[in-house]
Amino acid sequence: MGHTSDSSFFGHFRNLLRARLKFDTFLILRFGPEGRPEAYDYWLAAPSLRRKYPDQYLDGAYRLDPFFRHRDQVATDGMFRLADIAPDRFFAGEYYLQYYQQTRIRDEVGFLARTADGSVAHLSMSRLDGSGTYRRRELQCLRHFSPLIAELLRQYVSWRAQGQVARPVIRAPRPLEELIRAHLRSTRATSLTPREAQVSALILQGHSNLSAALALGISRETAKVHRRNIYRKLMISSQAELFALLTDLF
Amino acid sequence: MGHTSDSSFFGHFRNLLRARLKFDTFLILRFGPEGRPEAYDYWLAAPSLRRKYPDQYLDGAYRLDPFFRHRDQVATDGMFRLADIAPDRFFAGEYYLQYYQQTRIRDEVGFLARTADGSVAHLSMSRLDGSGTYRRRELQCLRHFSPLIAELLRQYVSWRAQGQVARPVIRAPRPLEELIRAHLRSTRATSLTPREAQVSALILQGHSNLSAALALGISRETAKVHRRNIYRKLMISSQAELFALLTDLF
DNA sequence: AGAAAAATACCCCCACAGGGGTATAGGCTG
DNA sequence: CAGCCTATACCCCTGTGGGGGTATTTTTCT
Repeated sequence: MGHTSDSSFFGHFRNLLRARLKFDTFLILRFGPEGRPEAYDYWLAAPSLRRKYPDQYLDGAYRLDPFFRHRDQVATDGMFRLADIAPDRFFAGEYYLQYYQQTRIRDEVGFLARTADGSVAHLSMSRLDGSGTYRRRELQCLRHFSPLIAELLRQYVSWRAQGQVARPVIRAPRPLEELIRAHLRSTRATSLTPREAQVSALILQGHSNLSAALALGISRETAKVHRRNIYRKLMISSQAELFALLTDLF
Repeated sequence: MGHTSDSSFFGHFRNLLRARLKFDTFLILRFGPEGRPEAYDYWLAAPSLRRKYPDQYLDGAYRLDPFFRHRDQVATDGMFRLADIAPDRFFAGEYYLQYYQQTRIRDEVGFLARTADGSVAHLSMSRLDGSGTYRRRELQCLRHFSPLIAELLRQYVSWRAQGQVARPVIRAPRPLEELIRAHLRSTRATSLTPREAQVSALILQGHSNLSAALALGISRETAKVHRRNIYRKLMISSQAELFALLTDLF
């Protein structure tokens, strides 16, 4: 039962961890320099998840994924719980509602490990509604083995990446704010300023005004002004509507 | 282009109105005493809408539809704009996000007309994102012909209902609050009190605490207490999560 | 250089959600 | 009868969003 793209290593790795904690999804992917992640392996307990994973995720939803966002932090490597790396208003935001609530994912733990070629390996394990959140006990155990797991993940993804054909064109990944600007320019008659696009990106990721302000090094009031100007230009009045205008991207 | 279930009358009716105002969806259905509405005819400009209409709507989403909710008001008959009959927090609620935002419906006008047999005929016309909201001019025109349109609608639906085979079993429609109670009893170990289920139903429909309180004839503070107790019992903290627990119903 | 646009920062207001507490009245049940 | 549940109502607090201003600085473009 369950959907899987099984390789020998993948199966053993999964079983290794399954002995330590229960999970309903298990996927390994690579955040390369091209933007769009590559999914190497995945295992999903519920067939219903296939609507979102991996296709919709790879087609754009990854852009707002807290783990993807976390890939270029200074200290990338290690184990992270979704709630710890998600922006403060993440769970009230549209992205969460669309990709977690609808998939019934209730809790998620992920590993990130930077590989030699500069890309980031990602292992994601999440639990659905019925399974409840991870127990303190399970997380402690996982954290204990965290360096080992990260290393295994790194090695595996590095090995898989070698097997890839060399990509002829290395396309620079367009930052999210540019995508937003471009998309709104083409679909609406409006043009956001660069700063407004940045703020939009942060809003969509689930940052509050204060959190977005901190991220940009500006005052909370200024972030509010940007947000208000964005809404006024686009003739909307909520983050949800902003998300709706940009569903093509996510 | 466009999906349609065309009958002769339906097509002419639609053309009649299309001469007066632009719309992207056009559907006629009947809110009978059985709960689940019957869709008689529908025309959808965008094929993408078929994911939600008419199937998902008829399978349960109708339960939170403001027009369906409005069917048993004292003054049913007439023309209504969504924004006028929707609860105050409707556009911030989960239902709106799932069924309007995702279908890209931006504005909706509907007619309701009670038929001789006690059921309510419903004509819905909505506009998608690209078409903008209805213009004042269009609405004025429509309102001018409103009695005529309502009468046409009533006659047509009455006629269509006669053609139905007599339903052998008349099943009483279970009120929404009972469905909620039953569903939560079976899926969670929790049992809401009858009053809490009523409040839940109102919350899901998009009522604020104050609006729900008014609907129940209690104090705003009391509604707040019920809401807090509901969230605590179910271990959630937002209307969106409540909606997620009950997606089977909608 | 000078005008326009963008970014910054602050002020005010209000509505609402969410969470904490206490208290009273009525009804049902062991 | 005593205890419990339910419903009712009020108090307190915070954070957040959304909308209205004004003003200053910086950048950009003509």
